[in-house]
Amino acid sequence: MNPASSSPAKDGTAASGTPAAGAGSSPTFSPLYQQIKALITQSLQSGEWKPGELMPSEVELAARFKVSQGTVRKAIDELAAENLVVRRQGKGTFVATHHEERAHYRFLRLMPDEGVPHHPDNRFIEVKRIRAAAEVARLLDLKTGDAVVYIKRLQSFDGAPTILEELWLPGQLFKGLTAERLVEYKGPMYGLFESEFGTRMIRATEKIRAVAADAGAAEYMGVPEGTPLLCAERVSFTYGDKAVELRRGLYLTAHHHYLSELS
Amino acid sequence: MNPASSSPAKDGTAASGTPAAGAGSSPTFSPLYQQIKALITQSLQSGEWKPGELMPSEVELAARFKVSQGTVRKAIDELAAENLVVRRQGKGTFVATHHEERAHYRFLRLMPDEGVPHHPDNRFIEVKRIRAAAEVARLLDLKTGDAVVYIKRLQSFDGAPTILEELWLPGQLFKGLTAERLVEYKGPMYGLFESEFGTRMIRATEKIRAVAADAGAAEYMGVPEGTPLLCAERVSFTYGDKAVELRRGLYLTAHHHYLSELS
DNA sequence: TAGTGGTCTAGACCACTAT
DNA sequence: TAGTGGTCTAGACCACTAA
Repeated sequence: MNPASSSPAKDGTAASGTPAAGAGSSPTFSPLYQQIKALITQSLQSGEWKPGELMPSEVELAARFKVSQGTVRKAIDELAAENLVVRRQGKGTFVATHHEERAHYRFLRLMPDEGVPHHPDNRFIEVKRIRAAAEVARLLDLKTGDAVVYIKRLQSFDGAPTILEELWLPGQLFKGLTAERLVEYKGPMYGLFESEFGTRMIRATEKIRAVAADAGAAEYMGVPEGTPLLCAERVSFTYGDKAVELRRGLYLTAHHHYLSELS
Repeated sequence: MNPASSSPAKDGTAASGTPAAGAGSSPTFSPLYQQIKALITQSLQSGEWKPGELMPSEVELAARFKVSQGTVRKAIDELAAENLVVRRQGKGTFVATHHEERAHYRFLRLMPDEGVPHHPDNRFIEVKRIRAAAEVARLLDLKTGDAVVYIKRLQSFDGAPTILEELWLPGQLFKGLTAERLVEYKGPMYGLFESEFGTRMIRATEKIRAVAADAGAAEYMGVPEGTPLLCAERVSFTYGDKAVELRRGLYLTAHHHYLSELS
């Protein structure tokens, strides 16, 4: 069956195994709800519905794609499980956004040993455009020498320097990003990236190590050289598993810890 | 509606809000499929179906609980998402077990920087029964002074000491656990715990810090005192979110890293 | 009151596995 | 061929939200 371009079978015949030719997608063979999920994801990616906005109702989407509401529901179920959309009973389904208290801590795993997390003081040490070194290019799926935005910042909690991190972003996607924009902007960086540059982070992987503070880090953090620090190297992805951020954070874990849930 | 003890409404009336009185459970108000999920979980916990075994089919369970197959399916969907059961098309649904290649690395986040993970050499340094200190008792939900099994072991990869860890287990649950049993047993410890002591770990949380190797750790790991090590403090839970293991691991991250997926 | 997501049912067919 | 989980449909009613 071909959602959005022909009628479904009338006898309840399942559609798995038939290609999706709608919306210009290349033929794929997968369950109908997966095809619908892909079509919805395309609309999210293309900005048909913007972060924070209300999406069409399940009934509307079912009519649009010419499938049953149950099929749309299963597609949206998976998108909700992946945090791409948020369902609200009685209201509708909304495109997920980083502009929510709830979302602020999704990518921040460093927690205070006691008390609740709170926003840190933020000091930008350096913001500049450079050419990608081989390693950076490899992780961001760029070519060596491509333009990247480099950011270095120090975050403090209750006046105590705790997070020293460096970021590399594809220059192509973040053309107008300057130190001023970063300083002006209140709220999480991912909110800025989403609103001002149309790039939403939806997933990330981190490799974590214990390292000794070098002279530079030690000075910024206010600790002796050689102090053990937690080093987290993050690669963040947007729609389509496209890498769009490299981040290397050094965490002082004297009064904080990195929380990992294993399940 | 009361699954397993009365007939469902015949007109498709939803059952949410009515108590589950079956199987002696205290009255709860939740969707039918959540009640069914709770009943199935009870059967898993009580050992009606053992790890690795085939569970009754969805049709059978639907008949047993007097609900539709779709309702049982939704309950099992969630159990599968939580890794309590494993679905295999054409075969049936199986109780999850630690005796699977697939499950070995679910709780092992330390990965080699290059290559694929492989089983480490295992050296048990100490196995003894002690009384729980206040901190251990608190985390394991015991009383200070309660009996606990204490295990200290060193794991090496390719001859290089990499993981030095200590475990504390409730003495009540692990009565026959001795150094001999641990050394004899081939395979992951969680397999031993599951098969020999009837305790399955289903979830865990880890707090991670960077610490400096003390004299003892340095000697075991073959590194200078003060070397930065990753410290992971794990609390593992079995059915009903009951804490049943405390583990404190020191990881040498020279050629390994801790992998964390953020989503 | 109307519209939304959430639950539940019943029945059909598909894909896979084992006999 | 029979049995299992996987997909899809259609329709009903519930719980929640907002006008």
